[in-house]
Amino acid sequence: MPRVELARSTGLSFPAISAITSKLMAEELLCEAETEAATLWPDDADEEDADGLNGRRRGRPAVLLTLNPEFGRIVAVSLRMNLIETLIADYSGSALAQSRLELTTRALDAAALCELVIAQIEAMLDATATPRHRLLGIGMALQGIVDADTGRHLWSPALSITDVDLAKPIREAFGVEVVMANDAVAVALSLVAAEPALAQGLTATLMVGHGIGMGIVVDGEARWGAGAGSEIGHVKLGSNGPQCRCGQRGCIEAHLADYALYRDARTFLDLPPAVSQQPSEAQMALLRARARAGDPRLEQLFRQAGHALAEAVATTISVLRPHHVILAGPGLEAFDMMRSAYEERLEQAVLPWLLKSTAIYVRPSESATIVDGMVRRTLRVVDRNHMETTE
Amino acid sequence: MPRVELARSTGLSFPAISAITSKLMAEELLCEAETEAATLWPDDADEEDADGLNGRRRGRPAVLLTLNPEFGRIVAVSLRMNLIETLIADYSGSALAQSRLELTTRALDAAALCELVIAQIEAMLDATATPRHRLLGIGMALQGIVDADTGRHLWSPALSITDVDLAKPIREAFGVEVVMANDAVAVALSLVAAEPALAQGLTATLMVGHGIGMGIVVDGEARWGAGAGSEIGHVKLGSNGPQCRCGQRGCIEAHLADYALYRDARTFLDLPPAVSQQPSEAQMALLRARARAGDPRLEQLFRQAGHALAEAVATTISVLRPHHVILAGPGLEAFDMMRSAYEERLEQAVLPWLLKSTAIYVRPSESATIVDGMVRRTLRVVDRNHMETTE
DNA sequence: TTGAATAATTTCAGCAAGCGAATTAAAAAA
DNA sequence: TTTTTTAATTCGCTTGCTGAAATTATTCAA
Repeated sequence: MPRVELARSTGLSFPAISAITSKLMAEELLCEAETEAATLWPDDADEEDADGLNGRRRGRPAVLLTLNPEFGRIVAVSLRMNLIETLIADYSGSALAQSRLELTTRALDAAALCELVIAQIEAMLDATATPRHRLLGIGMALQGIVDADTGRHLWSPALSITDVDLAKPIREAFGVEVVMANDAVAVALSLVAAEPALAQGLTATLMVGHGIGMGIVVDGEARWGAGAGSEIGHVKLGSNGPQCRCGQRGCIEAHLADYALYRDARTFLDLPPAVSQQPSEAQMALLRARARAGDPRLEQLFRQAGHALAEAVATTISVLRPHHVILAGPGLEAFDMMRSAYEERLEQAVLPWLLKSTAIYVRPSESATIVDGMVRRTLRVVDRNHMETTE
Repeated sequence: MPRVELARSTGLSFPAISAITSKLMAEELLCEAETEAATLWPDDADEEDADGLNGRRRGRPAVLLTLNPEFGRIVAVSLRMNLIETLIADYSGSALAQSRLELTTRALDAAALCELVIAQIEAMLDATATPRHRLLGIGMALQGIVDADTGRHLWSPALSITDVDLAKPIREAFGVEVVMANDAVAVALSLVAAEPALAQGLTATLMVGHGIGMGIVVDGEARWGAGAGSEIGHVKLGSNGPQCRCGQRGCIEAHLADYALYRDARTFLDLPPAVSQQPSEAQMALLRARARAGDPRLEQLFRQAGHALAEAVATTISVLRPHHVILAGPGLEAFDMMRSAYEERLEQAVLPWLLKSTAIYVRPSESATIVDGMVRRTLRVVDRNHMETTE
């Protein structure tokens, strides 16, 4: 954050940093932070604070620079099964307001969906008194397949429509860039940003929840073939496994996603029906509670899920050879019940040399992680566009 | 190759190209090509040649530039099951000489192996009267797992040694850069270089032969997590499938690699035994001939192989979402017998939206493709190093 | 044969980004 | 108050470009 640190991390010289930062400050994109924390020194964290001087040292103190939160705002929308979550953040990425709208998403056609999303975005702008020209970009995280080259939405379990350009009507309504991404990609970006070590090399984030998604981040950036998303959830574990909502059979998702677990549990257990086959968070919590109470059939169900998770991780490691694998998403709440089956299967399913050279992290993440990651992604795209236009 | 074309493809201005090329020509790295073909015009291929002028047009003709073949030489070594193949190429990548050494590779320890490889390289240098200072780099393609970060060889079916740094002794013997890569990566680079369309986006090359390997090329460059290689051959197709030589069970390789097919065929057919379980090319040809002659058990075997191939492609597409998939390697000689089973299974195993957006090519490739690709890879590394040192 | 016409390359002057050295600024320590 | 230490800026210079114009090598047509 201080200029010295920027020079070190970018490898540029002081004069260069000085010139760049002063130009950006003239654009009101950057600003100097308050003098309070400003007197803390950059490399203070790892030294003892016992000098009683509150982290101060000799010499001119560094001036902290921050993104000017007032430079503009970003709206991120997460479109999931029966849920539209919206968040507005300032230019530094801090959330200003958010909303959740529950409805049966599969009942919507493309026009109705876009109308709803536009209304949600407008509500966010109104709630934070954001003038239109302060809106810099909109990010949409979608549960399903997105073609990153064209931005088109190809297929989603949450929607009955396929192969439509959802971004276009929204772009036209607000006149700003609309960034589309798979929701697992958004989660991946959020988690990678939280731990600097994960931003080095290739990090694969497996999101387990309503579906199974994967986001791939290379050196902190989400860039890839046809999108940073991977459809590992629809890799098959056998040619005649359980029915998946994609229409095919034996998908990893059909063994591991919460809708699959709930559906299978209902075949032998008395549980309330799920709305459009999508159990609520409360229903999944109930399922876990019953399993922990000691139902052997449920324990078996979670063991099978553990096997499916291990197969997913094994395939990821074998095909992608990532440096880091993150297991994330609400499905990990039940990881304790999957663990032994997962570990046992993983050993059998990956070459030991590969397993040894991959670090696996478990990070059960909240729902807000999606919109947080989407804000980051959108900010990056907006910044890139801004750079290109001012040059 | 002509300067005009360079300017167009790099986006740099003419003066810039002029300055750079003249500097490189002063270094004797580039040279102007012969006047014969030089008078052909760059964008002539797609216009009719009916003007009877042998492709000439008005205006000053472009001067073709080529890498100066005499600038230096590259040796590429391919280390496979029972075979060490060596090739020496000039700076433009044309092969000058090559050799094949057949021996039981699994009987060698690290020292003996390096000694052999060094002897092979020296033989190549002698055969082409290459002075030591003209040797710019050595590339080694290895069948097995290579850690691209460290260059260490981790595991190979062709060798009994594991986790050794094979590059170091060779680097010390010749004092030049030694580039290690998975052999499938080398094949991928060679095939991608042959078709410009494949150099755009993400191309996954599945090599089917002694083993199953995969090379991943992004925008023409082989860069990745822990190497551009993927161990998709060791993804499991079921928890209790046939024994694989990696020690685990049910690997795709154990259904599809030639050693697996030959081994399984020998359980019901009278075939000569294979040396260290590795059938020769002639033995595999015999197997294919018998199958084509109409043995129903062999037909069934190849149908199973087709299923395994489909699973490999399905997994690749689902996890990687590549723009292009290439099926390559000697195993594809039998693709006609696998085709119907392959196509049928592929439809079931990949989401149709993904399958539709992926182009699949079949390119049965020769053995020399490995060393050719390895020469390219090594040249690229050598050039990068050269750039850094002269700047 | 000779002079357009055409296209590739080079020359030239100028600009912009970045660097090293020296300078100025702000704070703690002596 | 002076010295020390570190942050940030200013200054002059190099480098790598670019655009405009000049130069060169050809073909085409008179």
